[in-house]
Amino acid sequence: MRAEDRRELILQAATTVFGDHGYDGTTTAQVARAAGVSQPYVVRVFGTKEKLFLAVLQRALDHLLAAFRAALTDTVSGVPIQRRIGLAYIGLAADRGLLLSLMHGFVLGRDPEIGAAAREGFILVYRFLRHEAGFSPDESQQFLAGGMLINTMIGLRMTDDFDRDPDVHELLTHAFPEKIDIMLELAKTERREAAERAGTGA
Amino acid sequence: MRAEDRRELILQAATTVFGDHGYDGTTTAQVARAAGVSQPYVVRVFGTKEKLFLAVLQRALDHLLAAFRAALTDTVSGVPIQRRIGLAYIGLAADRGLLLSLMHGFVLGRDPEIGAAAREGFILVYRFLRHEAGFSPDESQQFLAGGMLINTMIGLRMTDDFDRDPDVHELLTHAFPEKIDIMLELAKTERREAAERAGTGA
DNA sequence: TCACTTAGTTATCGTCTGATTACTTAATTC
DNA sequence: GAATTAAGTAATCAGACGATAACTAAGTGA
Repeated sequence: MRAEDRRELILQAATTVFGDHGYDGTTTAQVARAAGVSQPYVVRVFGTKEKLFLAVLQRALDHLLAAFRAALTDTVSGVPIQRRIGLAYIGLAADRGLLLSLMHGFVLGRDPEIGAAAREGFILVYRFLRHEAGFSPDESQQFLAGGMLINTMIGLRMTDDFDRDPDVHELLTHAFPEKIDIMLELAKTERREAAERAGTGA
Repeated sequence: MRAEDRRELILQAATTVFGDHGYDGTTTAQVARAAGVSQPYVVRVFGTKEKLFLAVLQRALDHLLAAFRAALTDTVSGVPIQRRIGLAYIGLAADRGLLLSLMHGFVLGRDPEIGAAAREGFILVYRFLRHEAGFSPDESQQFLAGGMLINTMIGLRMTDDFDRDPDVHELLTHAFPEKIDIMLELAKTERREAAERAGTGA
């Protein structure tokens, strides 16, 4: 396989593993296993574990902004821009670990390298909302706040309690703008995959 | 010193260290150094590093709910309850690492022990808002969303760029309800303390 | 004062982890 | 078809980390 394709494969695997366990909680061996390559190869392709995580963050940000710009350009639908971008954001959850890897980066702002990258990435998103999407400061703030709540809900695996706890049910239906069914479906397949992995002794 | 007092001292130190580096990024030796005790003693008092982190989360949640209930009881001021609790939340930022340790717990929802504790803690806060503070579902959702954005801003050390970037300036003034001056002051003293620690070679 | 508890420390160990080195195998080029 | 490059793997290492064990010093009560 071409090195470039293998690199993207490793990045995808790393995104889900980092999303689950965070930067420090993830080992390069876990990423390698998820990507189907040897541990030294992961290190060799990206240099260091830190550079691998920075590449994951960059990829996540690229995907995020691409999805937002696509939602901005897609003027055919009569849906207002705020909702279109909101739906685009939730659509990113289909790429498992993407939003959570970003979140892990956000809470490591103290780190010299990771913190700087995460900060710049966040500011870039804000600039998009304000200067490309035409959001007001208040709209931008509310959009980002809702996004952070969604990330937290995903991180907490709140969807697992959707049917078990009426308060969770209520909170989730208010947190996810009309896309709660998609989130529940994603969570279900994810749980099934996890069960399969556990079953095969991985 | 009494073991109970020493335990609280270690918990405070652990809160700031976990807040800075997360669960996996923190070593028991770092916590011990910050608390002024030996590394094995930290382990002996709490059993394991995981139990120490769970104790940090529990303490953070206790402080948070206590602050909220105090804001609820304090009916003398003519300030509406939403704002009172909002200000109480920002006041928690004075306890360095408290909100960030919670945030680190939130994004580790996959972990069997930590995830369960973080999930239950979050639900407890939602229940308080809905059934004690009398918030509507929408008010609760918006409050939590704003809280998660604030946590993210703190995690990203966004306040460092307050004077350097007009977009950051705008974002922060909209994210922090009128308490931005306090946040900037906290960030400044924190940077000074960090510089002192670096200066003494710690 | 002697036995006992409380509050710690020093020394050490086994395991895990990121990284390095050296080797292999399959294309591709000349 | 020999030489070179690309795409990997197996073996291994040095450092760090959580945890354990063994020891010590300072109260404290009978």
